[in-house]
Amino acid sequence: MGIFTAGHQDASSNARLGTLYLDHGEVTTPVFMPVGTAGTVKGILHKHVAEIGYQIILGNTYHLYLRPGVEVLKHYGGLHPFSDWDRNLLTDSGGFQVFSLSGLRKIVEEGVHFQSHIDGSRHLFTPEKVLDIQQTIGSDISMVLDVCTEPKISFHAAKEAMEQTHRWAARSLDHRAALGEAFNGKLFGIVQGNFYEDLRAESAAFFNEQPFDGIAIGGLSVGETKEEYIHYLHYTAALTSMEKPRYVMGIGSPDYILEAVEAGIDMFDCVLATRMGRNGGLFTDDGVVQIKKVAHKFDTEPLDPNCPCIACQSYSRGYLHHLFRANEMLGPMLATIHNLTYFYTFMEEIRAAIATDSFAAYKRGYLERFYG
RNA sequence: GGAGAGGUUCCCGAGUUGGCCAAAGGGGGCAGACUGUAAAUCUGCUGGUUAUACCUUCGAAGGUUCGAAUCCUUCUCUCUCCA
Repeated sequence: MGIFTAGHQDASSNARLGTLYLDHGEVTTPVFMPVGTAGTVKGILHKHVAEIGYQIILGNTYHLYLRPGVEVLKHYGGLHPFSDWDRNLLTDSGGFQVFSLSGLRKIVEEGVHFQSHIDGSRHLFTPEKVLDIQQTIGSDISMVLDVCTEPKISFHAAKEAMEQTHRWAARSLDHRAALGEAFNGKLFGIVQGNFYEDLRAESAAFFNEQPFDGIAIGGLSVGETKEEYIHYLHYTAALTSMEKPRYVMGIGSPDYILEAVEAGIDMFDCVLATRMGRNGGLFTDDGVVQIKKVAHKFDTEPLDPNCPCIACQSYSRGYLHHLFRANEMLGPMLATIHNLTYFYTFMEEIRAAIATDSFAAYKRGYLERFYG
């Protein structure tokens, strides 16, 4: 069986349903994947992430390599048993750290020299080594090492980053071939090209031709405007093979997710839900509620009575407000549970809308409710 | 009763060779940000106004001085120690 079967195609947009077949179970798409960078979706038990319904989460090669390190991961038989997560795991390659830790790295043909953000020690990440680490982690979906760039760089610099990404992608495929049966899980390529249509087109064409199991669109949500995001998302998605699962990396807020789904994207991940939760931003259909605001001090109502999560079912807004004011760790924990529940429900609604060919109407209505 | 230390802007707390002090730094409060996680984080504001200036403010009153949170006098309150 292949990795992916496309399901119902929405009549009102490019949105589509689908199923991913991975080593730790099937995943219904479009899917939002919570991020668990360092081997933990921050502030919540993996058991509870599964209880909410999530079938797949992320881990990060760079962070897990530095801590706890491959020896530990090997010792425990990979991240699945180590972190008590028995569903699917997708690991980013460290490509995003090429962007986010740009001050601590140097790109050479062979790979990326990183200086650890923890202790300053130096490490070389090559396309091959990054795959090996992901194998040790036990990834169900490994990502190739790519060069993620910021907006407003020159065409020349963007082209160079893209070409580097392509050369590394080719080496990644070679490495997988060399490993043969020893390679477990799937491998995705990542389209780059910064904010230049020519480059995006060239990169999409390149990855369409390569035997990757899925194609990711990278280099978005790196500080560009929403208009740029929407433009390059749709532009790139339209040029990317529909045969394979398509994944936009680093997305997003509800409006960004709706755009991605509309463009026919099957997968996306984002720290926003968990990070905003930890910072007191709680998602509801009426928009983000800043629970720290004094307005909630005497609010006995639940955050969202329709939400099935424990934060909404057992506590008042006033209690959540108190937890955040008092800096109690239960606050961020409940907020994380809530936001992940919210995003899960949100994705269920999206899939239901696609199933009934009403995605466009759903999107319109949602944006009106959420952003008023 | 005696000896000593000290009262600073919402709180704690710098500042006492007088001007660069509306007064450091925390905290708290307010506002904003957060999008393949260097994030339970970060940024800005936080005496008043007819606002690139002026007014009020550093326990109280008075004094010295061109000028005082800073120096002098008296008063008052708090804390510690000795009786």
